[in-house]
Amino acid sequence: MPYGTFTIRNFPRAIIHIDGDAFFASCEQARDPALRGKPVICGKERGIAASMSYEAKALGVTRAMPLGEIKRLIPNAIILPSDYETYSLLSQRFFNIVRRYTPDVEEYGIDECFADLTGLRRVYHTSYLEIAKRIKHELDTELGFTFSLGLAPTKVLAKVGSKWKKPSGLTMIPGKQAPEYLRNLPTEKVWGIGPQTSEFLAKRGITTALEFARQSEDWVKMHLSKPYHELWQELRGYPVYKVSTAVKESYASIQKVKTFTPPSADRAFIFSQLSKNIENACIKARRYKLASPEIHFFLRTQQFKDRGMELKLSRATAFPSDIIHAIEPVFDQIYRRGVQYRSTGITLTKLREDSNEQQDLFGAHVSIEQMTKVYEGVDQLKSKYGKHTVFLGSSFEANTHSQHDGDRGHLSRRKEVKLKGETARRRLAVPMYFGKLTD
DNA sequence: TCTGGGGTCCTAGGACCC
DNA sequence: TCTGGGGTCCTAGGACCC
Repeated sequence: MPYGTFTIRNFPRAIIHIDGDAFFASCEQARDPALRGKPVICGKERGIAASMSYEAKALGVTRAMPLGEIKRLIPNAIILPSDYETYSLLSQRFFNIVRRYTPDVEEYGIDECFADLTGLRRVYHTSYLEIAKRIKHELDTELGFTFSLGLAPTKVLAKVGSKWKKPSGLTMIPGKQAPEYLRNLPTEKVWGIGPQTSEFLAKRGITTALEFARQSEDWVKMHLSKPYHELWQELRGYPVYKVSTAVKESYASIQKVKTFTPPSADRAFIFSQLSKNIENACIKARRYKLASPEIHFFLRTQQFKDRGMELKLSRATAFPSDIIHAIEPVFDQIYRRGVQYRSTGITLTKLREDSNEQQDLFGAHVSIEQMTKVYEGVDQLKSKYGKHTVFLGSSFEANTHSQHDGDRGHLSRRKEVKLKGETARRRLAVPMYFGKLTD
């Protein structure tokens, strides 16, 4: 036994983790054959490399490298804004190919997934490794770019495997051979161990995943919290984390943050940015039939200093006007004249099902129904003509000053219809709230 | 890691109750 | 009135993920 007295209680599982190689850049190359074999970089909207093709990596481009530097380094580099709609589509094709083999697929981010192959050896009359090879082959050939796979008894080890050889790797890590793969793996490379925990471990002389896996269970339980005990078990080949097929159908919180370039000190502009974020957050909340009784908004300065406020609303809402009305009177407690801001953000928290049952006294009931009708209409228009069709007057600047934010195609077709929310808004009881400053 | 955007889970500590 | 034990719920903040 590699770890001493440890024994496997469950029958061994076969988990694969699959990772798209340079996913964004690969999607661009798959879509446009003219880009194949060339240094392609995505992230134009951010000013840094978010994803780069292996051709670009070979020429020295690293993650988060500023685009100016890249242009100097590689004059013929192809720099593109990230196009999430296209990537999401290819992402779904990716997951569906894996689902040909098992329904037990967990979508984990846009470019990776887990799948539980346990038991399929008999079904397909072949080894797990062979099944993994077939999946990889279908992905590579049908999507037109490569994937890296890890096959192991646990999710954490499968993650180690998929990272082991990139691009286009397939690494099987049987439980017994895990120590070989963990021996030289720094703790912070393990899924779930971040810089804080890694530093904590290093102070105690633990720098590799194998050293961590070889600590006693008592030691782990005494010094670390539950997630790390689970991780420790997974590294030793004992499965704790299940492959979860549950599709996201609800949210505990929804956040919208948007950076604008260049930064601005203009109060009206900043407020409109915040307003636009609020609208987008509410659109998402309404799509999931959720309402928020409490919000947090913040302004981020050029120095990355956040100042914000939490507001409890008198009732849960998914109407931007409610939230904007709550923020308006306190906005100047957060906004400072002359300060350069780079982004604004809103978080809707404590989201719950929008039941429409809890209502204020004094006739707010009627208003809510009216607002619900107004926004049903708004949502229909948006789905018919696009997200940017209808927006509040308070978001007007943010919509017209649309910056080079990588929106491709939407802007030219946009029909600018401003929502005349005033009459409906007046009849709506202004929500009461009380707030708390945050830093 | 000179910094985008969007999430989740866990824990400690306080409030409140019996 | 005071003290103590014990349970539940909520919240803030930390840490981590893609």
